[in-house]
Amino acid sequence: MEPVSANHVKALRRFNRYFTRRIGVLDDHYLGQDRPLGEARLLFEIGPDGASLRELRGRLGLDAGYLSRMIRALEAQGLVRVSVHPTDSRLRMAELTSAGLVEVKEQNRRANGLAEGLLSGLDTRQRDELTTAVAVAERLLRLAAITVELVDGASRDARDCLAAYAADIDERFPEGFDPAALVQPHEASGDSGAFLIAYEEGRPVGCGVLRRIEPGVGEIRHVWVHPAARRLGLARRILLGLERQAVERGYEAVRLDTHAALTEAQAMYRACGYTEIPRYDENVYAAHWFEKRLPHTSD
Amino acid sequence: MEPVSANHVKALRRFNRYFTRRIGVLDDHYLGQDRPLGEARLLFEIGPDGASLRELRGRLGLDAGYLSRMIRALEAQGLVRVSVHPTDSRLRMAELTSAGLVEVKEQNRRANGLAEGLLSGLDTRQRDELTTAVAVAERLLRLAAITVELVDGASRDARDCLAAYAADIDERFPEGFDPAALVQPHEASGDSGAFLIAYEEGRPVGCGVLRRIEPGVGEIRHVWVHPAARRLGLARRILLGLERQAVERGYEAVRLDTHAALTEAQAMYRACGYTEIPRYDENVYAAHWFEKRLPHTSD
DNA sequence: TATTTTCTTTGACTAAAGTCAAAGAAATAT
DNA sequence: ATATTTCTTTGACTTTAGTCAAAGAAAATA
Repeated sequence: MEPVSANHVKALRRFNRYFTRRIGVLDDHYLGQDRPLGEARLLFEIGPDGASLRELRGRLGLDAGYLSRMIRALEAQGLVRVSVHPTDSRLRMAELTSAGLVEVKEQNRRANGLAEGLLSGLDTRQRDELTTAVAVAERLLRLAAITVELVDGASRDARDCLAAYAADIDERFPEGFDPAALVQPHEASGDSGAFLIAYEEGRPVGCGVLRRIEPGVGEIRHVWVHPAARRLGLARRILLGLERQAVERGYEAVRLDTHAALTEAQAMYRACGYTEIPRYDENVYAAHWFEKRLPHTSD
Repeated sequence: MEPVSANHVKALRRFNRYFTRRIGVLDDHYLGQDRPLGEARLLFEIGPDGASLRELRGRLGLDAGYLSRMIRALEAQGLVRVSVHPTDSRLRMAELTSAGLVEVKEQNRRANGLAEGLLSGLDTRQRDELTTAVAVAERLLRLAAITVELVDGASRDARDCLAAYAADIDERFPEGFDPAALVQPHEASGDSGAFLIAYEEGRPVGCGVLRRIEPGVGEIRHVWVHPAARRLGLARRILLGLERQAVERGYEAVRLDTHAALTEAQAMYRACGYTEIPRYDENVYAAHWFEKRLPHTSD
């Protein structure tokens, strides 16, 4: 990893200072209006679709007790309704009442007004320029914040990721997808396998599995990225991470197969140095097979 | 002014939410460390050069009483030294002691570490991309936040601007500049003249003057932008604002002259539709003379 | 099935942040 | 020179924000 240049640091900090002290503060002020900022944020975060207390706690970084009391206060004001989660009765779900919804809509109206006021000082071309610049910045900041970690293939997060992966491709494959075709946890750990998860702010947003298929040859499977984290270049990062794991485990090559429907994936594999090879497995979902020779371990 | 597109608003709000909730919060946390955030911010804002309480109050948006007490607390901790302003003894100046400086340096170290940590998740090319994007965003956000206002030519801000202008060009003209050559307040107001000031966050960062030189002809003078607000495109905005004032006052043309040293200014005038004309005044500092014909008032 | 872990609530606090008004000293404006 | 405005301090409060530990109920894991 290249050392970070002082100029890059300076530019980012400068922007950070400017943005948080000016826009951020203004925004908070508008969001809050007649209400403590904490409550206003909480209402906003519950949003029209509701959310579990667990999620709210995570997203806003609040103490459990503090959150519990704030929710109670909002409930007493008739803005929020709390119910037990349908499938996990430890969890409680918070939803906005109609009065709560009205208030959140008003928050949104004000915040939009703020953004409009800001943009109205620019001409159309400058507005486009600004929109593009913030989109680029957001994409890169998100990507920078996502970490790819090696986890136990049997862990909760790993299982959740595979379940999400299976559900996702079950929708995308015309013939559906049978979860029995997933790799087993024991294959994805230890000396011969690996399970990588990409985390964004504590939540898994992607995964990938390495397993052994024959001596000296690994197989990469189930590379998946959560819809909310697509188009950031994350799949490529996971793929590179799995290759590194394969090198560490002494593999000379990795293979993978892919479904005919996943054309973007195929393009990525080629761009990452994979070459198409003949069928090497019996996977009924596969239409293309790839291989990449790996460098030897340096250590 | 064109209406603001919903997509632009959405993009800006989305970024705002992401940035303030993620980076902003992190930054505060790092800045604070063992110290209440308010105090930490105050120390940071005083900075190595010191600042008057008045300025700090404005920049941080604090209540006067609250600030006074916080400053006293920092003084008691040996981090800040307070003295009376040399020329205006209503004002008090806060400066960091050496212990305060050490603490601010430590804050900076931590904040740099945060930015470095962020950037280290990107490759060099992505870092460049991010740096460019945030620079563009900052420039446009600043520009959007600057308002150009018509003020009384005799007001405090107007006089301060002209003084700053005079000091600035006195440095830039090889022969210096005599403030007696400035327009008089009464020329820059009422039916025949105008004084525009560009304000950024309440502080004047630029100005421009319109006065009458003969029937139907106005003259634009003293278009100036504070060094900290240059390269934003502000001079052009002031110039356009003055032309609008001239149209409102029924002028058919505006003229202006410029010093040989100010080549960028000449380029801007040409780009804004001015054409060079023969000498029309006795201004000893002028080397080029320009004119622009104005459209008639529509109302 | 027994044990852990997860999630929420409650009690008992503390610290930080902020508000408002009165008053005095200096500078500016008229 | 008088009136007005600006700047800061002080007193007297209120709200918000946050912390920590204990405990009970469900779910997940071994």
